[in-house]
Amino acid sequence: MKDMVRSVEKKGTKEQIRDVAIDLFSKKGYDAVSIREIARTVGINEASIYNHYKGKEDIMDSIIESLIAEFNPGPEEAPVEVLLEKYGPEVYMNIAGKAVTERMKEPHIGVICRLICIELYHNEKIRDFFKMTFMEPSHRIWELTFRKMMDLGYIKEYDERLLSTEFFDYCIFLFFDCFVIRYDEVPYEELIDNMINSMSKHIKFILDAVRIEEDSP
Amino acid sequence: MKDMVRSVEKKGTKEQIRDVAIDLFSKKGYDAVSIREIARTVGINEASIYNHYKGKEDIMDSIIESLIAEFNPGPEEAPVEVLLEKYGPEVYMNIAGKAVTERMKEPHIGVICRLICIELYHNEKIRDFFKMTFMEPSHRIWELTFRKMMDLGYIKEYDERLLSTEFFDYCIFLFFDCFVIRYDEVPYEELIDNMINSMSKHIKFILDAVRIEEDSP
DNA sequence: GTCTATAAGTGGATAGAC
DNA sequence: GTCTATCCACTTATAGAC
Repeated sequence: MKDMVRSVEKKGTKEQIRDVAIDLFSKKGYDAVSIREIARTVGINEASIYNHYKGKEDIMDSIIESLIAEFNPGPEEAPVEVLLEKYGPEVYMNIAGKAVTERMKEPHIGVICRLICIELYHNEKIRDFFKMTFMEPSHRIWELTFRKMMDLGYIKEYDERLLSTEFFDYCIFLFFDCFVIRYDEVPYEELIDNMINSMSKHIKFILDAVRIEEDSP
Repeated sequence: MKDMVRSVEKKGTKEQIRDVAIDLFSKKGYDAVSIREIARTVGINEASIYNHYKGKEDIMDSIIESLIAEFNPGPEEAPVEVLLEKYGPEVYMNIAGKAVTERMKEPHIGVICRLICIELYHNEKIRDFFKMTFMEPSHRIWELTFRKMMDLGYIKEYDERLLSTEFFDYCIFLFFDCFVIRYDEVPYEELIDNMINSMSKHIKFILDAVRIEEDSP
């Protein structure tokens, strides 16, 4: 009970260390941040870090764990067909896209996305997370969604894997474009708004490409 | 003349240092490589590095300079319309795509591409190079090309900037996918072959989307 | 140009007092 | 749990002999 109270009224030291580490890692990269800098930013002695974590790598591992928990899709089964029939393909895809991008507007999620992007190349655990927990399931969901669109007669017959690739992989480009290429160009919120905008155009392009022309037969 | 002979029969120490640095940086990232490691790999004393470069950052700057020279498009004006009329849009785009990807098969170019990808986020000069010398001109070229395709009646009327974005930005995804996400998954040559394959499918998808149906009017 | 030697600093990590 | 003090490996970089 004492623990519960403390965790509400004041973040525990362990969580503070983790959050500061996320922030610093996302700004300068894992290699460029020292245990000393983390401790100084939290406001504790560097030796105290070792009461909570085995070392620097252990902090990163803990971040990755919290990251998996954060991005794990809830047990909610999305009623794809119901929403598809209610809104039609274009509105549906925009809603689905915004469900993800709007979350990125939370600064807390933003720094995590940045961290994923910049550590992707030299942290195998993050790479595995990105591939297995993010890209793979997303592709599966979009394959099912495009399959459904075909079954409902909204779009022409195609290989659903091709459509999923064409649609979603471009979204991954937007993700990199935002968090790697343009990250420091403009204020963060503007960056995400640009991303949402680009995604809308992309959705329109894809659907125009595969829509069944209703005036031809 | 003595210099010329030496540069042919044996690479100078300065060039050796730069090449070893490219290799190590591309494997472990700039931060994780020390002057000592570079010197050891070249086979000279670490102090000798300072006879050729002011320091570690100077080596990186020299790499970026050679990189700009390497990727700078030659003065050759590509006769877009001639080739377009000769081969048609699909073959033309595949040839243009392969002109780039085949170069990446040279290991020398491969490590440079890897280096660009992994230092993009925390080296401003590389980021500027990527944006100004690579992405920007490529978009311009593809805008002109798609404009030409419309003028020649190959594809429907669209905004050429939209087409360039849809086509080329997806290629940038393939670039990141190759050099960041999957880099260590399979042998390098296989990686590039996958990339060429994916690009072919993408070209076909884009052209199917915008092609003028010749049987309708 | 290359080496030895060394400076001057930063890194992660631990022992032990409070 | 937090602190002081300390260890030691490793970093960039320079001075000066050959």
